[in-house]
Amino acid sequence: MIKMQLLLVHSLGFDWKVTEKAISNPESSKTAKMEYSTTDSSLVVFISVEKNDVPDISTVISNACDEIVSALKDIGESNLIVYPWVHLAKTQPAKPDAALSALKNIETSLRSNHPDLSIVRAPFGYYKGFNLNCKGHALAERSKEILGQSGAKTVEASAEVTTALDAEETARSTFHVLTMDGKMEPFDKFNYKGLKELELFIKYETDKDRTVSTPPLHVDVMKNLELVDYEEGSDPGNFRILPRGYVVKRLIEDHVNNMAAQYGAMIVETPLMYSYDHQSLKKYIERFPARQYVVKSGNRNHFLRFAACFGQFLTMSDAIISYRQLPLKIFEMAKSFRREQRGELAGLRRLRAFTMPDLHTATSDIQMAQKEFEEQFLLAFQYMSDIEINIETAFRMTTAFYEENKDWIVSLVKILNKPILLELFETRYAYFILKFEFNVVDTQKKAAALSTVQIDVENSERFDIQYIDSEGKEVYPLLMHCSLSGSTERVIYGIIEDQLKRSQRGSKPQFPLWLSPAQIRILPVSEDYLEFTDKIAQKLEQNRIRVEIDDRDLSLGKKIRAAEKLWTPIIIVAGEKELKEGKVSVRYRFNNSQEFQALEDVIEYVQAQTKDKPTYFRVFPKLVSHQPIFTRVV
RNA sequence: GCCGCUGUGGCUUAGUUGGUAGAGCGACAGACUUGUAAUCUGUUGGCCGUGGGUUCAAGUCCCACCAGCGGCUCCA
Repeated sequence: MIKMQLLLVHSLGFDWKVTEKAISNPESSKTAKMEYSTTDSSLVVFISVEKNDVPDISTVISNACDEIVSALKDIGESNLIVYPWVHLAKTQPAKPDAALSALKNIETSLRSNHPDLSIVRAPFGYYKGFNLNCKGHALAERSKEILGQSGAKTVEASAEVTTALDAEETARSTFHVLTMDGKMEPFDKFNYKGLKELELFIKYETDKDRTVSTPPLHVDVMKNLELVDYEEGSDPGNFRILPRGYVVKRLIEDHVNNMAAQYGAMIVETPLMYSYDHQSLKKYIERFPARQYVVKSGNRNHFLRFAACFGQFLTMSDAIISYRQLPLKIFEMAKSFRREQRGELAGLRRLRAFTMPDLHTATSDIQMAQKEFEEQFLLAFQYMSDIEINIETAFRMTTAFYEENKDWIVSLVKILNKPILLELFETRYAYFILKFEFNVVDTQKKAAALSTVQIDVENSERFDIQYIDSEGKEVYPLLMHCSLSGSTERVIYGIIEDQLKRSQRGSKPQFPLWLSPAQIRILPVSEDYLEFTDKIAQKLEQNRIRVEIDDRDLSLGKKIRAAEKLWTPIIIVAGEKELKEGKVSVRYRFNNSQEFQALEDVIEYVQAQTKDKPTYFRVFPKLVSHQPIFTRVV
């Protein structure tokens, strides 16, 4: 359990001078002090950051700061010199950028919490000569090892982390385009004519340069439509969902729930937090770099789940499963948490708290797994069509798997009716041998994965999940991970971005009718027709249509404008003419048309468009004058 | 996490070399009673992201922090 090493020396005067670069990419010489000299007495702290510190770096840093501050206090010193000294490392040192970042963090953390200290940091990545003059009193020299939280991670475990990461780093992938007729071509030789989106997707996947000129457009939209907003009172990447957004989110999730239930999945709910000390979890979580929120319960540490795998695998592990019950499917709408790096967060594309529909399937063998893979693939494809998103597909698998199952893969591509990105890797670096993703390409030409299905060959053993086969023997099943729709938040992002792309081509952006917060907004021509519009609303509501009435004392033009700004799919205008003739004036967004028709025709249209889709309540006031303004405009 | 950019009423924003914070939209009040993307008049509303500092004086200069965006890295 060896961690960050500190050597603290109380010195009368200290100086250093850089001699030459020690690594290829040292700290910039513009900002660093290449030379330094003082005659004042100072506490010199030599530090080495070890690879084992990295998964738990924030705790290590804070503990190191506490050590340093307490040492300063003991000797009554306020001058501090932070000096990187890799030779102290007892295990493998951290990578240079991680180590530099840790040192900078120690420096800034001390600076902000202890403004009375005078702090100097020696530059990182250079050979330096230095002069030290130890004061020689009882507390003048000491060394410390800094531990992370609760000692949860052992050296052996960290070694495992290292192995997994290294495997990933060295794994070689090749990228190809696979067409409907089974032709495979290197991605950079393929002719993308008529396949702009696929080209953009593959470019995003394979290109290093991802420079963007425009900001993410969906952020403005999500606010203007009053769906979702940032929450400054929380951690970054934790959003607030507003009532109109709740309707959308709820419907997106209900639809996945229904799909999973009809597919024959058992629906469960499992805990949000798990102990670091549980054997199976320990093995699983240590495969990955620390990106967890940590929750203290008494003196035990828990992490917030980053997927539903834990709860569902533990549930399967405790169950008595017969081969007769396979394939065994368990589904959960799983609120999940990933403490992504600060700079990786981007609107609704990448969050720290999100909702992931997570389906796990235990299968007896690869044939059964492939059969379920295909079914889940079809369901996910259906879902993408239901949210009216254009998707680009990636299949990723080992070369061996592709060789054996080429025809089957091509048959799936035929269903999509367009070419896909095929990634092949010689050696399996992750837990899966096969996966596909449906990706959306946004207005910034960035791609994000929505649906995915993966065949997992590692975790049944790790979680000790077994079924009894026909001969009474205990067998590890093949597990499958599936997210039918992708995270709810990302679905909202995908819909908005995809619609914005369409609007850039000249059509009006809109939500699928079944997902629109208000499907119809009724505009009385003047106050005199409020009673009339209320009757219309009642009739629509009897048919489970979400409707609101703009009863504000505004000009009709202004009310139209307000309704259009909210992407309202259907606007009904009602006044003298309508009252007399018993019909309504209807403005359809999808084709920009105006009709004068019977209310029944409108109802029929909505019902036809939303057939087989879930419905939900309007969870905001019917009268626009009763709706507080959160973030919408006009 | 690192680097860079940004941060002025609910929203969009003006603010010169440091010298008393302006506007439009919205909201509120009144007038008007409106026929398919912004009716008129008036009123309200600002710890200029937060905390330090420099200065006689800070929205403006300096430092730190917070938040958002972009890049790197990452994406179980």
